[in-house]
Amino acid sequence: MSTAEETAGGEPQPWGEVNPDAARRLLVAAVEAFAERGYHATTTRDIAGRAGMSPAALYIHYKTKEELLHRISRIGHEKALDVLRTAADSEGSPADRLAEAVRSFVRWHAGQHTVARVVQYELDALSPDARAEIVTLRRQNEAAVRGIIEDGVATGDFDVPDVKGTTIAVLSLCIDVARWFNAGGPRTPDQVGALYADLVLRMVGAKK
Amino acid sequence: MSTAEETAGGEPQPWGEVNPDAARRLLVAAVEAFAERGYHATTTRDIAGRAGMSPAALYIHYKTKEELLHRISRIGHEKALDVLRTAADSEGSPADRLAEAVRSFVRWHAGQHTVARVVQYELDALSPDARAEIVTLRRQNEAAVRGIIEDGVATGDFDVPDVKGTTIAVLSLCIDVARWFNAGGPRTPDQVGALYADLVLRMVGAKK
DNA sequence: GTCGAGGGTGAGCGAGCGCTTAGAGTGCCC
DNA sequence: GGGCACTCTAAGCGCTCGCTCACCCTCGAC
Repeated sequence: MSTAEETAGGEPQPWGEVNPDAARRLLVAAVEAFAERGYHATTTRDIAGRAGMSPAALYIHYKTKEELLHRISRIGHEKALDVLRTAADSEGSPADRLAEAVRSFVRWHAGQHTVARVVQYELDALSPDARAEIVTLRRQNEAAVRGIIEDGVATGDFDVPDVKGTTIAVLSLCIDVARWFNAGGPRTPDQVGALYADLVLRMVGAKK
Repeated sequence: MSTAEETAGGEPQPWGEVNPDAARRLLVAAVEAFAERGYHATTTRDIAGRAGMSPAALYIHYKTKEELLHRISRIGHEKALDVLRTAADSEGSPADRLAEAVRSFVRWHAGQHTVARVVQYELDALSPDARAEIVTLRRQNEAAVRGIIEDGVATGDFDVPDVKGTTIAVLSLCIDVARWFNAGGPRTPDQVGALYADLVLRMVGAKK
């Protein structure tokens, strides 16, 4: 996601890489609808309606309803992976890097929970080919987290009996934020990120 | 869930409380189908077919497709809650009780991951009334876990700065097992339960 | 002013959906 | 043996779905 994306900083202006304007409006509408009702319960008429267009207009920009989901899934996964990698590749101790990775990954899943919900829970509405592509991106998430944990174990900063299992648990914990997080609730994405970073450091037995 | 349920011990014989036989077969078929494809992508013809019956037979035992989901949801939630409460109300230190609660709750979500998936991810296919009923059961899950953590904090066995947030995280971690657990994978439900019990004790800073 | 290209619409197609209905088979009570 | 309740089926109704098609705007090039 290093491509041009927003003119002025911040997350509230995503999908900048989708052109033309009508295609982006349709995609944003689809994200909302899929997150609210699920892929299968969403109609193409609903998506077009939210974008202020007729049902037929959707098919000028996308071949099928599934192509919309595929596009959302790929872009969403790439963004999440980018967030994770930036933290994983930063300077600092394994504990710093793990805390930052969890903090930013959770912040993304909370702040962009509509996108995240679609990305995480509608995976098997995709065709086998498209799913395979997404699964590859997902494995890179896992590799990034496992890398940090292995580093910490190697330096003696972490105490982790089961690296693979703990990696799965950490990622699972972060991802599930998208399911329960409520934008109107008492916690901000930042606060959840901070709490989770602390919890994960405990999970890996990080030395103070 | 203290009603008669299995004649000989064990989990592989659930749904014993559903009668008559044809109604149970339909319900089991619905669980499989919903878990595989999701509620909205499952057709009543598919459910009836899996149960070896004609499409119309479904409507002799259930008023609507949604009633099937509602029944599955309620029974599933009640079972999970039962599992959790048994551990929460047992004898022993807060650490013992928390470990046992997580172990058995995770074991259930892994072993019964088809049911758990339906129960956890198809909630908002239900009508508002039915959803409200299920949400009540869910809050009792949270209360049970929070109770143990509060006990541990009170006795000084746990070190938890944010009890409510940590409760959410622990439950979220356990529930998400249903999403990623794969029966053909390398880990058994017991092994995942043991790993997660250890991780959760670390999260609450349990004294050794 | 004409024209072509591309973004848009209204109407509607074939298909599959949830669900209903009329009626057939089966077992039980008297 | 007749009547009844229960279970199940074949056929199909009405509807909405994803998607298509014939046509219409708008706008820049010349």
